[in-house]
Amino acid sequence: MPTTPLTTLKRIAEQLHVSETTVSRILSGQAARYRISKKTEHAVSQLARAHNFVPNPLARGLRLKKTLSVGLVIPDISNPFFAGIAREVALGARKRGYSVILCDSQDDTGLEAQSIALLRSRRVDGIVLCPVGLASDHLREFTENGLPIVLVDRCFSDLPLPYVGVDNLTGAKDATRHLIENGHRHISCLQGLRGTSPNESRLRGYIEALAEHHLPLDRSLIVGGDSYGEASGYIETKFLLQARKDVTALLAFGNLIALGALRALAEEKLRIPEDISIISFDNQPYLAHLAAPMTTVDQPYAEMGQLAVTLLFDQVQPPGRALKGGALLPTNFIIRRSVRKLC
Amino acid sequence: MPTTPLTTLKRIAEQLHVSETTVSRILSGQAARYRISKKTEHAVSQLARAHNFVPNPLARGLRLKKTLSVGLVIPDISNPFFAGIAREVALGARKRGYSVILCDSQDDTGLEAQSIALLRSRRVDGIVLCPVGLASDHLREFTENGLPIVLVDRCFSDLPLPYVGVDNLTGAKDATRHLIENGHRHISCLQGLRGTSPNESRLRGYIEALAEHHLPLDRSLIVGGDSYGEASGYIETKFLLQARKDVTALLAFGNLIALGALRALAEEKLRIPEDISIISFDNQPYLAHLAAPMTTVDQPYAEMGQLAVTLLFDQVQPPGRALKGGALLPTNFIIRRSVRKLC
DNA sequence: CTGAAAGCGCTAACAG
DNA sequence: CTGTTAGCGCTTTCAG
Repeated sequence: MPTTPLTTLKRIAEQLHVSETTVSRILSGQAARYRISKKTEHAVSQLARAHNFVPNPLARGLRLKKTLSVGLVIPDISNPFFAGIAREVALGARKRGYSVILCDSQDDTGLEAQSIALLRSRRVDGIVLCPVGLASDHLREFTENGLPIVLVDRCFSDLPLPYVGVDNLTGAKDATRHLIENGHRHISCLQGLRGTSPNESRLRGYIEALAEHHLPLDRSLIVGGDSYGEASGYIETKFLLQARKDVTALLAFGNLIALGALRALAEEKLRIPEDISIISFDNQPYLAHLAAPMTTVDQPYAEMGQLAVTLLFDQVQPPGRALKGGALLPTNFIIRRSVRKLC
Repeated sequence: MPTTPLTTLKRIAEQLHVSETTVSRILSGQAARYRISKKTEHAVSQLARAHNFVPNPLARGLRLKKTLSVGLVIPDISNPFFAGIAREVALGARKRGYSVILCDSQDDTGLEAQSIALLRSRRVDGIVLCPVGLASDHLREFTENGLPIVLVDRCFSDLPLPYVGVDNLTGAKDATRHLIENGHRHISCLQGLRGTSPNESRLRGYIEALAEHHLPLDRSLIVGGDSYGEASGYIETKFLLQARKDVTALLAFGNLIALGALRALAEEKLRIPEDISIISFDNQPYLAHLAAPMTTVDQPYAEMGQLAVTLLFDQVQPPGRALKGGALLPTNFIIRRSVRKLC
């Protein structure tokens, strides 16, 4: 691919002594519709190819009010869960001839709103949003006709936007049940970001599992809630271990939180599962190779990402009728060896 | 942030009975230079704010030939190493008011070339490229004046482009030396993608360390070379174990390769470090918590990403003189417990 | 079968 | 202190 210095329609038209219009028509596949002579058509497409012509997307976007680009807003691209989703969005978009503009919101609603405003001003044709999940006012606009959007991972009960997520409630219930059935009675939740839908659903799953088994709900075992990050898992575990010597099991609400918990447990010289059991939400490859291969609630993030692009493009370029709604995928409970049988 | 339906300069100008030019001047901070009356200025900026006006980047880009956007090309965003770099690039770009267009090249030179052509056609102001590293012909254009670019992780000896990477040779040498000093004589390299600069430098480091200790170089211990992926680490380890029962240590040329090796070793019921030792290039948080906390060569990927954006914007918006060149950051050898002392 | 003209929204040169 | 004009590159009437 030699470096051709980006030609324009006009230049091609001039060289061939035809009008820009004609060139435009040919190059956008409208030759037949306008019954352009084979001769002109051939000459034009040949020259275009020779010059490696690509229509200027800025000019095109300005005129068409379509940019062939979509936005992708992610709370933290370095979290492998989101990176996995991002990958699928990137591939799916390219497959359809779209570019993706990436925004990292750093789990900050302000930055998220700013990102969306930016994407809107850039005239993207749609947005895949993994929202921070704490506020949704800035998303109101999307409910109406407006800009196509798909929410991933976190959603809002009062906002009927297409959404792709997993069945967090069942996932957490499976995990908690497993712990209870193995004899655990003092199970602590290492929460993610309090107020976000996955966190609340997981919490509900946990609570329901306890209720099912007629176990008391001890609020002081529900800790954390500031973030899904590694630091949060670490700190909360440290405090928890100090305050509650009776805890026998942890349920981490995210892979980074589990990692933080691991670090804290190592510092305290606690062995898994002999001294304490742990289950993590969101499987990652390495979890199978830990000192104690970790039992986890697997989230199918590749499918989540793929489904998200599909739903988005169903709105962007409706094939027939756009299927709104979205989907709640099942989680997959993977039992490894991080839980000790107590009874 | 209420949904204002995206105004234009013209509309503001009409409402205030002034020219578009005046509005443009005021809104681009040139009021003083053109000595625009406080009254007009105030009225305009007020109305603009009320309408939440943002200049249309497409129109702006078309006119100015600047888009306030940069491209980011990554071989695999789901590899935590690259995700870490991507994060810093995204943050650094936003900080400077730039958007980033993300392309995943899937470790395919063809897709990489395509991505670059796309970015060029989209008139990005610069590119951060983590090249596949096998071919560089499509990068020739960047050597001249052209589009600002920074290479990250992999580079080309015959292409003098600004580059940010680590000292792979020393890193691999440290690791190999460590193995040798612990009595290992049959050390296998699980290569990454053969022909890419990090792979070749690491290989050289390995070879030099052997030479230093007057150990013979056994080519059949150098396996893999198809990819930096998990699958490659798995397959190659499987084959290796079959062919060479005398191997006592592995040097994995990437975090995903190490993960694959781990999977293979687990299947073969080999314990680390009792049965086999392993060191991985590219530290990741979880490596500290494996059954055998893994000794690794740490790459400062956050700094790499930050440095890359810095170098890029030094070219995009030169502060004084753009410092070309780039940087080779040192690696950090972290000794954990995946290597057994044999002597 | 082809083209001229207008306009998407913005800015810069040239004029006052 | 302000405005007119032209044009970035493209598509789309409207008019042959």
